[in-house]
Amino acid sequence: MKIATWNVNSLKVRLPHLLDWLAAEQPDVVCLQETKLVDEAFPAAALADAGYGAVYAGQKTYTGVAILSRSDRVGVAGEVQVGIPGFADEQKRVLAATVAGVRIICLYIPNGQSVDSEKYQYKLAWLHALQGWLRGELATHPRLAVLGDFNIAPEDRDVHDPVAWAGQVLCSEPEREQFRTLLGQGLVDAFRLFEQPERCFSWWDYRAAGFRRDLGLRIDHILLTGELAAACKNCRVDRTPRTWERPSDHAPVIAEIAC
DNA sequence: ATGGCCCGTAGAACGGGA
Repeated sequence: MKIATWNVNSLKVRLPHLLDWLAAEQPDVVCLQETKLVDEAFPAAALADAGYGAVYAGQKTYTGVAILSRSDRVGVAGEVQVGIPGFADEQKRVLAATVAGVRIICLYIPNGQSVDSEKYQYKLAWLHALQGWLRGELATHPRLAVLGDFNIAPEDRDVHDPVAWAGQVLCSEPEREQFRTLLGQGLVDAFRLFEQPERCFSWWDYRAAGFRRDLGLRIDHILLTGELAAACKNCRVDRTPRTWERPSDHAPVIAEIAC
């Protein structure tokens, strides 16, 4: 099973890129973030034509998540859950579904803006709620994958300039501690299961020619339970769509699991 | 050259992203 995550930064604008990329990579499951579309506007027909079923939870202008699955290989997503139970939130940042016996959790973790902002406090409260819910999900789903835009660079090696970013949002210690807590719950960072080149990032700022100069962060992740990690064959960032005209500022991350 | 963009909602700038 080939699973992937991609923050598309507007599915309306990026649909041609997504369709081209699906045709090239043929993933079985894709988690999308920042669709920025209400459900009525979701391009379900175009994706169905491409061979993908979809479940989605959208919000006007901001956020929005979706899980695509290749109908002919892994079938339809079931047991769909929107949001974190018990955590009231108008923003659409969480979508969970079961695909071919694997529990898929698609996350768009809040950005946090800056460490002295109210949005940062919301991010930390949100992460706390996530941990509590995941504890139960992990207890009932030994085959579980968490994919998404985490808006956290877990370690200095995930940052192009760790000194400049030290203590800043996306890199601050409380955020990194939350990431380590996820690992402590038994989840594994699929990317770090394998030897990787230095300076591997998944996001580059549109400003300052960030991509051309490779000034990036690795903030998009795939976390796997032990059972799935043991079957994971590879994990990589696909920089290709970031080179296309009018790209998302994020690149997809892909993992292959022998199941 | 230490700043540089992009998207949605607008129907001009502005909030938000990271």
